[in-house]
Amino acid sequence: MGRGKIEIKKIENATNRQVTYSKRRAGIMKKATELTVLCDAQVSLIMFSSTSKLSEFCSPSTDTKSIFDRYQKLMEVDLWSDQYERMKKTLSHLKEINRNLRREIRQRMGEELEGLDFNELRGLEQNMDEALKGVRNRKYHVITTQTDTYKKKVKQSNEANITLLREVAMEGEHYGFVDDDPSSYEGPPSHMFEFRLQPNQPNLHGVGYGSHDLRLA
Amino acid sequence: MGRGKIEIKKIENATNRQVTYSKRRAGIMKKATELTVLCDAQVSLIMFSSTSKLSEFCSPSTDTKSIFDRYQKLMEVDLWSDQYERMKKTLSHLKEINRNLRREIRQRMGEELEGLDFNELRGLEQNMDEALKGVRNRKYHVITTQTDTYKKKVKQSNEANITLLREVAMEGEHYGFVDDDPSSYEGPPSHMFEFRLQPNQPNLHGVGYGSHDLRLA
DNA sequence: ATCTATTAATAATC
DNA sequence: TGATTATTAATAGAT
Repeated sequence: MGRGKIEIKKIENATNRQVTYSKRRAGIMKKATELTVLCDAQVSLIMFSSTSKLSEFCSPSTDTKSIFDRYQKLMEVDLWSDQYERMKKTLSHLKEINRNLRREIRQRMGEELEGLDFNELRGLEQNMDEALKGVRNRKYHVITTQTDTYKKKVKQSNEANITLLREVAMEGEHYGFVDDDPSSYEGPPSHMFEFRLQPNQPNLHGVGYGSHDLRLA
Repeated sequence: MGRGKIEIKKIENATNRQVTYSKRRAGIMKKATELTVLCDAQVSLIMFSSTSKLSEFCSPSTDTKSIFDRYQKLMEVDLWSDQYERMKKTLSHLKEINRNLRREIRQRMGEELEGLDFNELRGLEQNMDEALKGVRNRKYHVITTQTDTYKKKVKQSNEANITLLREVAMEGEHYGFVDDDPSSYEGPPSHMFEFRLQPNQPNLHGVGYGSHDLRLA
């Protein structure tokens, strides 16, 4: 709105900039006054020129400090409600993840399979099959290791016993009593190899299986 | 700038007011942005609608709080320099009064009469003449009063002496000594009536004489 | 500062 | 609200 249109970018000529600043400052102050009067609003307008000169406008019914205080109080409330909103969002997101994880677990326990199509079911089956093999291998490994360890321990124990019995026999030559049946120590009772293999409620929440197509997050 | 010109006064229709508020708020914000960009200024604009809804604009290079802090610091400085200016003004005013009072005193002591015209001199003469009469009357009054008081005191003193001498005389009848010349108490030495009447430097600053035409304040 | 040719804002209207 | 447009208001450039 002038003899020519101007681009809205910094006026490089300092004099020109100062002149425009003065004119437009007056303009914006007039606008602020009109807004105040026409719309019964309260306005605070603080301006620093590029040379750091201060100008201000404030609606006559109040003062700059009051407006700013009011502003700050509201902003504080906004900050809190923002934080609250963000927290609510995070919460519902976590609940969603939780739901998905529980569903996956139930599915891996053979329940709630209604929502899965053929491909998903086949994928799950394959995944569980692989997993089962892994579990069996691990079980075998553990049994083997544990058996070896046990055998070693039994051997050590027997040797210790034999040594002990010899010592006792030698002592017995002085005190007149002997126990010469070391074979009564034969090994552990067979129930020590009974592992519990029934399915139970695993505590696996948050542990990923890399399962196909369940998109948990 | 619209289909018709409008008066700048509160829009009574609430809906209309709200609509105008929205439009003009957008307008003033645009103006603020342009001022910021064109003139490299820093602007803070806070608006509360008549329904207490908050809107704000702030130049992107800063924030509302910074602008307000800067504003407050400057205002504080302004307050101080205002106070300083007021104090300086008061000070020079008091100095001026002081100068005038000193001149009046000197004039009443017969010095620095060069600046006075015939009428002023006649006025001063009359005033001083009246004042002198007043002073003389007062002096006379004080002398009289003081003399009366003194006479009373002397009288009382003599009476007290007489009483005392009688008592002493009575005691003397027992102890064998007497002083029977009370007339040696005659009164005060004459220099007690000598008042200093020479002019000296009176401490009269700030005391008005109601003198004509010197306009001291 | 003041003046105007222009552009920009917006009041009324839908 | 959102878009349109006839008007008024703001102002860029010149003096």
